[in-house]
Amino acid sequence: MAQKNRLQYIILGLLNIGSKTGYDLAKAFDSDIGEFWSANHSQIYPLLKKMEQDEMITHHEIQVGQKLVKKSYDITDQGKKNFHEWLEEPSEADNSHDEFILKLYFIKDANSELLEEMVVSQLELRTDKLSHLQDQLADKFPDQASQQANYGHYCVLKHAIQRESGYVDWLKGI
Amino acid sequence: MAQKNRLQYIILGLLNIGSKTGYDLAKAFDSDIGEFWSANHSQIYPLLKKMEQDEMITHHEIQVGQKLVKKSYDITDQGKKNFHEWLEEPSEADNSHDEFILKLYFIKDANSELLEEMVVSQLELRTDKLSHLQDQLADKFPDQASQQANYGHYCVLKHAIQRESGYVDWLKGI
DNA sequence: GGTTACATGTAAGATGTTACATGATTAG
DNA sequence: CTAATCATGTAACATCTTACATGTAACC
Repeated sequence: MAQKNRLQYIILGLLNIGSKTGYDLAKAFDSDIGEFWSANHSQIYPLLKKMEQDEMITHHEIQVGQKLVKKSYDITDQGKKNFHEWLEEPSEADNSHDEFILKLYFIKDANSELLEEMVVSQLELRTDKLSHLQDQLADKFPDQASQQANYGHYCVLKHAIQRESGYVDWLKGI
Repeated sequence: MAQKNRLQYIILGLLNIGSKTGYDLAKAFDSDIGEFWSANHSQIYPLLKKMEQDEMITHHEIQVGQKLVKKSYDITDQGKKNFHEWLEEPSEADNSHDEFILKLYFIKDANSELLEEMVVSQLELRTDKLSHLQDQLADKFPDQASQQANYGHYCVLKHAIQRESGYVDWLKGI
């Protein structure tokens, strides 16, 4: 199987909001999206070219000032279809590059049925994960002595539990 | 500049704890380290070869059963030096693949001076980040209407704040 | 005897980063 | 006029994933 190419879906999601230049897209990773995903312009421009070939997006040109012509990209019907298919796929509980949060970012409607489904399945995943982590903590660091003997590892496990626990609480509040 | 090659340092850190086979190292990413970093055996075996060429590690062979000979890798003095240099470098506040946590995992001593320094500098980074996120929330979602209009984005920002806030609390407890 | 875990590798391709390159426009 | 930002690309390299490939050892 090929790799996920999640960047492609982020671009589709951003263009689904509105027409954007490669520069605009790159900037999005410095602010909002940057919270949970990263990409450089050198990755974005070639991908835009490829996505246009694949007919997920098109572009129109905009004259700026005297000489500069910028390309503003637009999502096609095919692109919209691909994007929605991705949104509806289940997301793994990965810690780095959280795909669930990525999808969530693109859900506009608070009452969406898809949102409800996504949250329920993510909540199950994260609750399981939390309980496994708690088991691990009890198993590996049952007493003060073991915690002190390998303090960094202990802290990291505590962090993972705190993170998952916060994640679960946050999910419950959605 | 070349890329970070953090995996190399994780391997050094694990071998610094004790001699391990490629298989053992790969397994570490299914449990402990897997909480915040990932790697497959197909990435590990070639890297071990390269690290041995670079004299950061060596290996000795262990006879298992009748036929199987496994390679157990050991860190060299040079490897230990490289590892400690990495530990002492400042860590960025990246969300995916958290390098700070990665380093922390390898700190054994709760009273280590390095730990103290690392935590202080990370706390500063994360506190700044949290306040930027809170500014963003106030700026982008000042009222209920704006929150409902773009619910996913709102949730994601709330998540980032909750995450950073939990991170800061956790750091303070170290 | 069969299944699961141990054990080690390579190959092809996808993805991501850093550096190289260039030039226009805007705000002060 | 000058600095920051806008704007678009390529090249080289590093990293990571998936699939291919093979065989042993331990447990039931």
